[in-house]
Amino acid sequence: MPVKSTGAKAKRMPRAVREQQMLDAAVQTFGQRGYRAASMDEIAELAGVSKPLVYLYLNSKEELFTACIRREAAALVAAVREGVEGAAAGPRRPADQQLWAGLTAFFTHTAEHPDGWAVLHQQARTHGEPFAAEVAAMRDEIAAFVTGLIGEAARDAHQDPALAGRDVSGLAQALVGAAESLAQWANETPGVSAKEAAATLMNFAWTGLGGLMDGRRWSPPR
Amino acid sequence: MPVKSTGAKAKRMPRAVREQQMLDAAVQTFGQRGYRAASMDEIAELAGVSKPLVYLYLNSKEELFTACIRREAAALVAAVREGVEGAAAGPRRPADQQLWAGLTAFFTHTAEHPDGWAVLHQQARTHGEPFAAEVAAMRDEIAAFVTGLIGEAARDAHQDPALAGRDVSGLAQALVGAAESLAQWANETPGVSAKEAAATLMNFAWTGLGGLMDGRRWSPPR
Amino acid sequence: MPVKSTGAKAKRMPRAVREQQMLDAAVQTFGQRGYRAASMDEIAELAGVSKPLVYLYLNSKEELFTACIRREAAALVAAVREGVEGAAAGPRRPADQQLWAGLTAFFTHTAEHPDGWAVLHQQARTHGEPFAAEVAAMRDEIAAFVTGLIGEAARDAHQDPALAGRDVSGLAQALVGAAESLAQWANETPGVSAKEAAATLMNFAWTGLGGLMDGRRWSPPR
Amino acid sequence: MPVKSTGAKAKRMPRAVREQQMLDAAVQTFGQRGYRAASMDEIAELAGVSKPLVYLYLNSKEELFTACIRREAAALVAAVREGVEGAAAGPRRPADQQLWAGLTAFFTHTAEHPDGWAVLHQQARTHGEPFAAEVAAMRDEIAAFVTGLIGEAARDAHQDPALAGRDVSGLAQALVGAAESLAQWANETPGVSAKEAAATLMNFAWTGLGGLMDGRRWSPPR
DNA sequence: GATGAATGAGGATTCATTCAT
DNA sequence: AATGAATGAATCCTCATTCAT
Repeated sequence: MPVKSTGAKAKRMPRAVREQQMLDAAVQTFGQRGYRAASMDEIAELAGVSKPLVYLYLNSKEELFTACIRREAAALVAAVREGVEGAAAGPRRPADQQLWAGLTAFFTHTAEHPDGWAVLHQQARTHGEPFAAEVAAMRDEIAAFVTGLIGEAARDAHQDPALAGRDVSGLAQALVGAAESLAQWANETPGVSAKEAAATLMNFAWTGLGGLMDGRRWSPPR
Repeated sequence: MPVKSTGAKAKRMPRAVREQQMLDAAVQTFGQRGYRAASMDEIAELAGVSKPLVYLYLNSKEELFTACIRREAAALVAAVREGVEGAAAGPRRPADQQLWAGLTAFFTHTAEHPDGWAVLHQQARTHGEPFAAEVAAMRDEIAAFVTGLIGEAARDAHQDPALAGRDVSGLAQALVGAAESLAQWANETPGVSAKEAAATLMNFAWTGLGGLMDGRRWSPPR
Repeated sequence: MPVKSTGAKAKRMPRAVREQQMLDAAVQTFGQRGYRAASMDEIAELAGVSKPLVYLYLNSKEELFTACIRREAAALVAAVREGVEGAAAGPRRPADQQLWAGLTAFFTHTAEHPDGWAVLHQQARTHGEPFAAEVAAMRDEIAAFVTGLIGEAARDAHQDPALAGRDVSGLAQALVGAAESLAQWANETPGVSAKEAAATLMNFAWTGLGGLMDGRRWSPPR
Repeated sequence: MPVKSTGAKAKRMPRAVREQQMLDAAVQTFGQRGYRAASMDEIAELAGVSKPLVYLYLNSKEELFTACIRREAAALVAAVREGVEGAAAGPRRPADQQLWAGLTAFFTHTAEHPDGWAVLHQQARTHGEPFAAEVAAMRDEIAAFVTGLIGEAARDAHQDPALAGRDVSGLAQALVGAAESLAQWANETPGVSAKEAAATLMNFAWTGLGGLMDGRRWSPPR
C-alpha cells in the first residue's frame, strides 16, 4: 500500500505546507537542542529541504524561532480553551470542574507536544526580551483565565470573595507557575501521566483555595 | 607599594582564590548569557586571567559549567539549611515556622544571587543529561528536606502523613514552580515585595498541605 | 480599460521593451551598489519581472553586465558625437569650439546618467579583463576623436604640428582621463554644474595646448 | 643559502609583524579582486595564517579594509612629501621643480605599488561613505600641498594667484585623472616609459597652469 | 510569455581549545 | 604560575542559477 502523500521526498509543494513542515522541524530541534545549539542546517535537513529555502520563507533564525513560539503558544491556548469550553454545550459547569478540564487539557497538550512545551517554557524565556515577551503574553492570557475561574468559584460558594484582586492575581500566578513546573516534571519523569499531574495539582490547589476561602490563613510569626 | 587586595591586577595568587574568581565570572556569564552564548573569552576576561589559565584549572567548558552548578547548588542548599536550623539553637520550632524560614531563606538567596539561580534553574536543566542530573540531585535533597518537614508537621498534628514519595516530589515541583513564578511576578509588579510573595505562597501552600493532611481531597467527576 | 503606459504592472509586453526595462534596472543597481553587491533579485524586482525572465533574456549576471556596459558606452559616444557634429549643419566650426561642444555634451550626459557613468567608469574597470576591455574600446574611440581635433587645431593655427604623433596621443589620453575624473568629481560634489566642469577643463586644456603649440615647453632639470 | 627570515612557514611571530603581513596580503587581494570579491579566506591564505587570526587582529573585513586604506594613503603621502622635500637639504628649489619632483614621486610610488593605488583610487571610492571619506582626506592633503606649490609658483612669478579654492580642487582632480590615464597608457603602449609619461603630463600641466596664471582664458562662444 | 519552488556553493564571523614560552 | 600566538570546525546567511508548470 504505497502512500503518495507526506512521503519523505515529496518535491514542489505549496508554500504553506512547506512552511508547516519547517516549523515542525524547528520546534522539534529547538525543543531538544535549545535555541543556540540548534543549527539551521539540522532544521533544514529534518524538514527535508535545503537551507536557503528555510531562509527564503522564514528570513532568519530569530524569526523562525518567533514563528515557532507563536504557533505553539496559540496551539496551547486553543487546547486549554477547548478543554474548558468545548465539551460543555449544556449548562455551565461548576468552576472546579472547569478548572479541572482546563488543567487536564493543559497537561495533555504539553505531554503530547513536549518539544513545543520545551520551546515555550525553557527556550523562549531564556533568550532575550523579544522572545520572552511573546510567551509572557500567553501566560498572562492563561492567568487571566484562571483568575476568572477563581472568582467564579468564590461566587459559586456564595461567599464574598474574601480575596482582594491582587491576592487573586498572585494565586493565579502561583497556579500557572506550579502547572508549568509540573508539566515539565511530568514530561521528564517516566510513568507520570498527564491526568495524574492534573489531579495532583488540582488536589493541592483546590483544597488550598477552599481553605483560603473559608478564611483559614497562615501568618508569619511576630 | 604592592597591594594585597582582590583588586583587578593582583598577580600570582594562590590557586584556590583564582579558581573562585573564575567561578564567579563563569556563573555571572552563564547566568546572563546562557550556556552556549557564554564564551570562554568573556569569562576569562571577566575573571581577569588569560584563557589558558582557565583551561589549566578547569579543563573545559563543560567542566567549568559543572563546577558552577555544584558550587551554586551547594550554596543554595546551605542557605536553606541555615535558614531553617541556623537560628534555632534552642528547642525545635514548629514545622510550619521551619518551612516558613526555609522558604524565606530560599527566596532571599535566589534574589541575592540571580545569576546563580539562573544557572541552576534555567541553564542546567536545558543543556543535556549530565548537567540536569547535577541539579536533580540538589532538588531531591531539598525535596527530602521538605518531605521531612511535612512528616514532622503531620506528627505535630498527631496524624499519619498520608503522602507517598512521588506525591511529595510532585508537590515539591509545584512549590518551586509557584515560588519562581511568584518571584518573577513580584519583581515585575510594582508594589509587591518579595516578602509579600513569600507570604502569599506560604499561605497557599501551608493551607493546601494542611488540607491534604486532613484527608481532604478533590476528586475528578465520575 | 487597459493602459498602455510603462506603468509598473503592464503585462505581456514585447521582448525589446522588457529588455530595456531590465537594462534600466540593472544599470541603476550596478551603478549604485557595484557589480558584486548588486543582486539579481534586486534587479529583477526593480524591473518588475521575475528572476527567471531575466535569465531567459540575458542569460547570466556577466552577460547582463556586459549588455549594460555596451548600451551605456554607445549612448555616451553618441551623445558626444551629436554634441560635436549635430548642431553644425553649416560650415565646419573651428576646432576649439568643436572640442568645447564635445566636452559639454560629455559632462552633460554623465551628469544626467550618473548610474550609467558609474557603471562605465567605476564598475566596468574594476571587475576583470572582459569588462574593462569593453570600456577601453569606447575610451579609445573617444581618444581618437580628440586626437583628430587636436591635429585639426594645429592646422587651423597654420602651424606645423610641432607635436609628434605620439605626443598627440599622450595628450589625448591625458585629456580623456582628466575629463573622466572631473565628471566623477562633478557628480559627487554638490553645486558643480556640467558646464562649469567643462569650462574648467577647457580652460586648462586649451590654454595648455596653445602654449604647447607655441613651442613653450617645460623640461626636467639636468 | 637557506634564509631563515620571511620564509613561508615562519610560525610564532610577534603581532606587529603578522599584522603587516596581513595588510600586505589584504592590499594585494583587495587591489586585484575588489573589495567585495576579495574573500577573507584568500587573504588569510595569502598571508600564511588562519582566518581566525586575521579576525583576532583586525576584527572585520571593514576594519581590515580601512586599515589598508590608511596604510596605503599614508605611504603615498609620505612618498610625495619625501620626493618634494627629502632631497633638497639646501636652498628652496623653484616651485616648478618641486612640482616635478612631487609628480615623479607620485608616479613612481603608484607604479611600484599598483595594488595599493588600486585600493585607494578604485576600491575605496566605490564602497560607501566611510571608506571614501578616508581617501578624501588624503586627496585633500595632496591638493592642499599642490595648491601651496601653485601659489608659490605664482609668487615666484610675481603674480597674484587668481585661482579660487574650488578651481584648485577641480584642477587637482583633472591632474590626478590625467596622471592615472597616462600611467595606464604608458604601461600598455610599448616604448613609453613612466618617466616619459610624467614629463608629458608636467609639460602639459605646467604650461596650462602657467597660462592660467598669466590670465589667459578660454571662453565659450557667445 | 512568465513564474513559484528550490538549491549548490561559498562568504563573513565566532568559538573551544592548544602550543611554545 | 601564567600567557601571547595560533587554529579546525562550525554557524548564520546570501547569491547566482535552474526546474516544472
